[in-house]
Amino acid sequence: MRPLLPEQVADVAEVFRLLGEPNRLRIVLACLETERTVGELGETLALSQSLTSHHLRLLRTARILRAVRHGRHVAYAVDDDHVRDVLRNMVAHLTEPHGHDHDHTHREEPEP
Amino acid sequence: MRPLLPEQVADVAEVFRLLGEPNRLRIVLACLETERTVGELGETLALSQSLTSHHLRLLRTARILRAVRHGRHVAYAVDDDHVRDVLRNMVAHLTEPHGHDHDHTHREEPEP
DNA sequence: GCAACACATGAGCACGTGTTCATATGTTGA
DNA sequence: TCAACATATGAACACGTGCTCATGTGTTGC
Repeated sequence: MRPLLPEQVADVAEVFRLLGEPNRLRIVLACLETERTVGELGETLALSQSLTSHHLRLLRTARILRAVRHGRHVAYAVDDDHVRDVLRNMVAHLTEPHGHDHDHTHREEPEP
Repeated sequence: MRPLLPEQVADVAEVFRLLGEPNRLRIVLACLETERTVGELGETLALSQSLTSHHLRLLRTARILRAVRHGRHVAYAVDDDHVRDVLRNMVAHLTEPHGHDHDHTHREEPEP
């Protein structure tokens, strides 16, 4: 594997840093599949309006989330395909049965 | 995709937090394919012996790296398959010739 | 034994960051 | 226009964290 350039490492670290805060991670996870309103996020995750907005600002600035206005509301959704893939990958690992299973060559839907 | 348990979210956030520090990320990346001794890491990454060891301690405690003694040296390598996969995934994305254009200026239709 | 080496650990400090409170900006309906 | 709503932003503070310096622990060779 080719070594990464210093700037690439810094970018990756920045994304990880933002995802490394539990509330921020919960926000991003909530915005992974569908877009969510600020108020929606605050209520669902039990965060103050101000705190929610502050975190969203960081995630938006880092191009992890995108913001779209719908009337008075502003909806956020994951906008970075890398981040989406990384998170899906991580979630897939977590929801898989335990044990050191190196086989990740198949994509299947879980049982109903 | 079913929602994660709070403890799972906390665990993921903790891993991201540790990978979110540039020097720590560089250490993990250096230990991704093959194991590296402490001195090796410090010299390669231009980190003091103490700082290298401090970071390694955090990564070892979080089960991201494993430590093996070889005589006087202690070698570290990535021990967590999830982390390895996430990092390989991230690196793969970065090294791909993606022409991802972040056009953030599209408008939205008003509500009825 | 005891040096020399390789690494680990504790204390302390400067800096960053998550949170709250207050206030500002923007949007809709009457 | 005004009021109510939804979100954004700034200031301030408490806490966490990355780093250095000093010292401790463990291993090999003489």
